Amino acid sequence: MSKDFSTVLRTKGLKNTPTRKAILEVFPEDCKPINAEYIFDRLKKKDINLVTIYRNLDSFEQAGILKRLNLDKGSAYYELTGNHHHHHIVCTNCGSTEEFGAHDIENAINKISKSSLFGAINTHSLELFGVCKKCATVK
Amino acid sequence: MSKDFSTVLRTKGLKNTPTRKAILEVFPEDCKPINAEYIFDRLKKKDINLVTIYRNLDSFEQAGILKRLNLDKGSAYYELTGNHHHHHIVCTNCGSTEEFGAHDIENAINKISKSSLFGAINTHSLELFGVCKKCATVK
DNA sequence: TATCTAATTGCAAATTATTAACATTTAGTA
DNA sequence: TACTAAATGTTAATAATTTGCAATTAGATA
Repeated sequence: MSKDFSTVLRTKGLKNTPTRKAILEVFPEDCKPINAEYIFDRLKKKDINLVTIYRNLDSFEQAGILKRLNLDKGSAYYELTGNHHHHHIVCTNCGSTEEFGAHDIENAINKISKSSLFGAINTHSLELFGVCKKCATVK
Repeated sequence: MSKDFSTVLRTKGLKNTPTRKAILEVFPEDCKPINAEYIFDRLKKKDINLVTIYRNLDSFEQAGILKRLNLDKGSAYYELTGNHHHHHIVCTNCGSTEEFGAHDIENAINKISKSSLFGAINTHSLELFGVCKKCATVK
């Protein structure tokens, strides 16, 4: 069920290196967002330079393979660009995330985009912050 | 028309220092978000330490005097916690911001909050990114 | 009003996340 | 197989923010 990253890379005009495939393979199927450090840890045995990871995260984002998120966690998180547009709820206690998507929010945002004085609205970011069930009960 | 920051500080249990008032006075009435560096520059003649500014921005946010924003600009931006809830549109070209508020977006977010599996949703952040009219025409 | 104490500030150094410069290596093409 | 642009490793730099600690001060209290 795992994605064919070689093809993805080729399609995007990016060279198909073992390092790149290794990085992309770290990304969870379920779109859970991860950061550079996490990838670095997971690939410790492969001895991949952290700088290379940063560089590739950037390339992948440019290419549209990854989406960069702003989860207020101090570092940038990325997720595989899935086929469904969604947002995240972040637990301010443990950092866990959950995704959600809602048509009425997207519609409302689109309406704003159209009526805005701005020349063009290209993207948006929306995150909810709260306390997840686990943290809420443990406390 | 300018706010009485001494009272605000006292109310929040924060000591009423000249430094603090100076910092708060830098914040524009129109809620335009600013960052630590901007405040530092504006207060150069008062010779206030940048660390002190960072510390106070943090205290002020804790106290609810300021709101911290995530505008994808490399540093944290803050605005006076106004009485009206709103969000920002950020120009990805020049960094200028414009605010907007929309009831249907808030309502949709509230609905999500209620139906979420999360224990509690406390806050949310929503930013739109695009190119402002000025940048759109100049280009 | 003088004194006291916790809160605040300044200063220097540390940390964290990220980027830059540059030499070396390698994937993909000719 | 050779070539070249792209990718990688290494080291060092940068930007934003935080920490530790000593000196100062606001505001409470005697």
